[in-house]
Amino acid sequence: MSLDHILLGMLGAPASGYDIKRGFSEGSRHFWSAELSQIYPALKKLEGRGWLESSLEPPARGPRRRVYHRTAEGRAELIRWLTSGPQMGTQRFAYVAQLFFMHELDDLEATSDFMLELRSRLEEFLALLRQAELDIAGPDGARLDDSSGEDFHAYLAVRMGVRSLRSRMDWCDEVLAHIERRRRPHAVAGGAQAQDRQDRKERRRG
Amino acid sequence: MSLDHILLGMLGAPASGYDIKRGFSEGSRHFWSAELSQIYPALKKLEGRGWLESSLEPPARGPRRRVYHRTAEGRAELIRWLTSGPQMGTQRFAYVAQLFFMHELDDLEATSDFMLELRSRLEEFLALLRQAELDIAGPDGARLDDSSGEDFHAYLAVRMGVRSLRSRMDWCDEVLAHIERRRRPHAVAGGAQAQDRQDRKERRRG
DNA sequence: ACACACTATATCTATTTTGATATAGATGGG
DNA sequence: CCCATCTATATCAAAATAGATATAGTGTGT
Repeated sequence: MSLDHILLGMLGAPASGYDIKRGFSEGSRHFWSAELSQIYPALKKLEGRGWLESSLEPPARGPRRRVYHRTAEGRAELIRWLTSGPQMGTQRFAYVAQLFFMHELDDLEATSDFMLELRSRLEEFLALLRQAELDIAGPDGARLDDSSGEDFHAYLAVRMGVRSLRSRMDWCDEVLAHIERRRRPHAVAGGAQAQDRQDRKERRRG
Repeated sequence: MSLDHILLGMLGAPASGYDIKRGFSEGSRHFWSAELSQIYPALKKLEGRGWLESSLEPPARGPRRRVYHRTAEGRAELIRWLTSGPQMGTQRFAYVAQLFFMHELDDLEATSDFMLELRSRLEEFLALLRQAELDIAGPDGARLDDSSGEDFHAYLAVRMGVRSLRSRMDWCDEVLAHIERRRRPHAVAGGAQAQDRQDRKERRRG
């Protein structure tokens, strides 16, 4: 299971289940997330296997916290996972399935509206990731060269999110252009063909 | 649940559970997939709700087939789903998590090897998708203008896969370049960009 | 004083998904 | 003829995930 190893990774520094959940909401939402109801039992299980140990911290300002830290065996298990080659899991994109079946509506305007809404949702998320990118590497990646190995790798991971979201937004634009073209099949050569060429051209941005 | 609606979508034409599984392996693996052990009970459940009906086909050449077809209510439910706005599910990319935690290895060469392997896995999958793209739209999308609404939407969906995989491969290249840079921080003839960052980073000594 | 939000842990159920296994007819190669 | 492979359906157990709820301390605003 990946979650187990991700928890081991998150516990490079001691943390509670709640801390880890907060970590998912912030820095790593674009590649993984889990609910507290999954995290707490998982931590317990990892402790049972000897990969984690926990202690009840006195409540400084708040309720008592059970803080977990990684054992040497836990770290060894994490490293085993990291060196086991890339884990390619199943991808599920419900909204692509929706588009795939949307010919049933027989209404390209509905499809177009759908893509516009999708695009704006993706844009929202991209803004969050760009902020995370900025926080780690500073403007123009200026702080990157002097960053720790941890920040460096965090930056590389956030870059995946940024690129991925941008490519999905580009895809939305391409789909919208295709729809436009199909809705006006007898448009004059200039507009439609120019648009078509632009679609095929691969765009490269940051 | 999305799988229910995806099955309703797949049953635009009558099909057996096995047919649907084959459909996942081929055309739509990049956005959804499911095992037979999930498909068969799901079909049964949908029949119980009146969204599907089934009949046992006489075995023409092979074992008996239970063929499902969508009812009017099933189609209505599919359309309800299609018009409910884009369903944004949680994304999980275990290999990004692996990269994120890979600073623990403290070995950029290991990270580099990891990215190279990931890249070649992605490339493999991209080849499959490009073939699917070619099958639908022909070379240069020539067949696209005269395609059915069904083929048109299938093309749009496969474009998402192609773009997505390309952007992930570009990301691999970016990561590899960042690693290269970090491993040789004092390189002189590294090109304009490298020189630029080098200047920003430290003053000339002598 | 009271409501509300936030921190924090925990548990329960239900759903979703995976993996393994059983059965059996049909087809093609050696 | 036997064996492997493909087609086809089905079920079981296990694991992963989501969603809801219970409990409680603590700080903030009204």
